[in-house]
Amino acid sequence: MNRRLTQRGKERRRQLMEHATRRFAENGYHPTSVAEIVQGLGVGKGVFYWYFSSKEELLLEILRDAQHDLRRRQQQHIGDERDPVKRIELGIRASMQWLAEHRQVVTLFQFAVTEERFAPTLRRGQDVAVADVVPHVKEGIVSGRIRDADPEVLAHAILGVTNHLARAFVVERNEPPDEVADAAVTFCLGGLLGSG
Amino acid sequence: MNRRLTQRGKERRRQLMEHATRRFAENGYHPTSVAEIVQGLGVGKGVFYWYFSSKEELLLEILRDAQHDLRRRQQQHIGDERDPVKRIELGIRASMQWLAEHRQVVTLFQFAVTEERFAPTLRRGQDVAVADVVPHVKEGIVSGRIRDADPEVLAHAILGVTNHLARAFVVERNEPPDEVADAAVTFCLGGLLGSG
Amino acid sequence: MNRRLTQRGKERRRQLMEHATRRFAENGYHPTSVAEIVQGLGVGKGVFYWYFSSKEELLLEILRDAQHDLRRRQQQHIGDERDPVKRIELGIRASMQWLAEHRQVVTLFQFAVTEERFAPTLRRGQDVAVADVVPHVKEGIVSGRIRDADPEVLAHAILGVTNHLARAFVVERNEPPDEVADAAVTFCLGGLLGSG
Amino acid sequence: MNRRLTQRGKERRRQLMEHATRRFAENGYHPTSVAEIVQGLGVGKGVFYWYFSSKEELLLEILRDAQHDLRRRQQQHIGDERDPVKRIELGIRASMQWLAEHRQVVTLFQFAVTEERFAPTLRRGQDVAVADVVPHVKEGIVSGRIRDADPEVLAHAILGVTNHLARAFVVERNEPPDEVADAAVTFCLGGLLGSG
DNA sequence: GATGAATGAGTCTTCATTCAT
DNA sequence: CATGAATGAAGACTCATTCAT
Repeated sequence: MNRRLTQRGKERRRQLMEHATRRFAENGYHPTSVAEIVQGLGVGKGVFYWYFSSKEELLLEILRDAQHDLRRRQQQHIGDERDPVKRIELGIRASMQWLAEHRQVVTLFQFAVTEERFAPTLRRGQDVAVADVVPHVKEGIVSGRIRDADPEVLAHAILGVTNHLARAFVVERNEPPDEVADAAVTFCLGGLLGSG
Repeated sequence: MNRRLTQRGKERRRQLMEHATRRFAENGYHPTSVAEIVQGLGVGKGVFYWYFSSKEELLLEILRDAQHDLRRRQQQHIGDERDPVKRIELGIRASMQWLAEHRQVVTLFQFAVTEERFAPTLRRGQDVAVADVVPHVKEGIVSGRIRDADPEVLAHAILGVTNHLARAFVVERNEPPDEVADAAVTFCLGGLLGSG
Repeated sequence: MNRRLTQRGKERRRQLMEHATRRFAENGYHPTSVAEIVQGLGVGKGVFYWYFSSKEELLLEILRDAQHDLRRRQQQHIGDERDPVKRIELGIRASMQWLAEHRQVVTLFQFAVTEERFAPTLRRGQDVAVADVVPHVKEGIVSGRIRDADPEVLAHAILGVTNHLARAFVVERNEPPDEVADAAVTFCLGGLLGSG
Repeated sequence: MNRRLTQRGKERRRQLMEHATRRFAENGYHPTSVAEIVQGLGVGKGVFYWYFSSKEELLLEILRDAQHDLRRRQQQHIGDERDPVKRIELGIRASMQWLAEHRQVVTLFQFAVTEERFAPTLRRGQDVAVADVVPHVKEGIVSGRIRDADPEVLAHAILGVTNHLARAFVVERNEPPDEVADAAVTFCLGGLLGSG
């Protein structure tokens, strides 16, 4: 499936991924048929198989794309900030923003862990995400700003809080991502007891 | 599907739920066929539909059962502890323990949010879980022990950390639930900066 | 299936046939399951197979019973009437009355012709019905009261009118069987042009 | 199921309906499986569902088609005949002819009344048939040619005779439709006693 | 590039029937 | 006599995928 695509071809491909993402998120991956996807764009089934070798491949592509895009957004936001704690904060805020803009993807990530065929791809992405955070945590520990604990565990905890609050408040209740990000940052930095 | 079951009948039903839980978790809900489930028990297909009206109903039953059981465990562990912060801690530890003993369920919960037909049931359960934690948080805030913030957000953050660490370390890496629970408790109470 | 039945046994058997007749008529033979039939009487499936060797056998039994009963009714009504034309009239009236009292059976007869397994039984019954009418017709022809035509055809025409009007007006529109019988008799005797 | 079909598509659809009609009539609607239908044409199961949304829909389509076709034939035969009694006669002859050419349909009609899901469609068709005859009857009554009686009842009686004789003699005993039509016409016009 | 048509393995589900208790 | 449980063949229907045009 490495076709050299014309400009129009790239556009078609993008449309397919976008529409599939929406349908998969709303209706579930399995319950959404290829027929339904192409029908939504008003094209024939041949089109689908011109751009993707299978339905499975399509989801994998969507997942990889999304992970890549999210990561790029985080890096952009963090820029060249020096303070490791501040870097973590910026990362959380960037993530929340991106997740708010790509709500459907949250559901897709959620689903993907669930099935053997997609889990590895997702796991890989999460490992990268953790690996991105760990250095900041380590630096924070070295400089005494962050409590001394397993950096990987802390990184996972940060992801857990961010993703869960994103889902519960941004996706499900439509609250403003900025405020939810505030809460996530405060909790991650200070916990329940912290002085903020 | 409200049959009055004999002792043997109840046992069969339990077996079916147990085996289905395992298969759904390992293989995914959709990719696991009813045929596969009954074959695993060496019984005919009719047996399945004697006990459950549909595959969908089976999963719903599993989810409801699990949520109920997890909640009971939490309440038992918390007992009549007076200190609200301690109650939160006991709740986290009970959850981690239960999740460790029911690893497959973690995946099922994960999947269920993903599909419209199961999401409501799951959401309901999560609302209950949050509602269970909120009072402790409120009490902690009143007594000055817990930072003043939206109790519901804090409750969600706690769930996020606990579930994520359970999945990442207990389910995926098989680490001892006690230690993971320690980490979850510490993070929830003190965040990254807390003095522990 | 030739059991010697106790009084209670005969009663059970009758209940089963009656209830099945109703369900078959309302819902169709195939769409009505044995489970549904026994459930309607609040008994277990074993009961059914105690009294009937199969679902098919049950319908055959119902059909034979009904045909037999209808015929007996006709004979009773006709009694020892001398006039052949009057005998035909009495037969029509008796049939209409009986069909009104056994509406569901009309549908069952209708269905039974449709399926190879039941058609012979039904055909046999209809042949008997025709054979019952033919002598009256012949006698009427001999005596000059009835137009000279193939008696068998005339007998069938009579049945056709009677059954159709029964279905269209008595069963479907709930009109009084007496009046419908009047119409049937008039049409059969005088046709469209007859002077009545 | 409103596909725009190519020429080949229309042909396939027609083949399916034709073959299904035959099988339904010979074997019964329920006992005939979709698998059997497609096998008879040597095509895959998917083909069936490409053209019809369900087995039920197929039968409905067949019924509607047949009713429509029969009616067209009647109207063609009647043409612009002035005499109402003659119009009735032409209608009976056209029906008999059509029924002889579509014997299987007779059985399907018979079955369809039997099941709630098909009955309304059939009833509708029969109402149309009656409504087609009624005006002729009324006209005949006005002109004094036809006995004064409820036109609707008379129309039903005509249908009853025609259909029953068609079934009993044309379908079951393979007699020449012309002769059976003669008998039907004679009976309808003159009854048993009429002078013909 | 694109489409309508076709494939057929595989899915969930039903149901007549049997049988241990 | 009666029941709850079990059987498993069979049925309607779906859907990812392919391909001639």
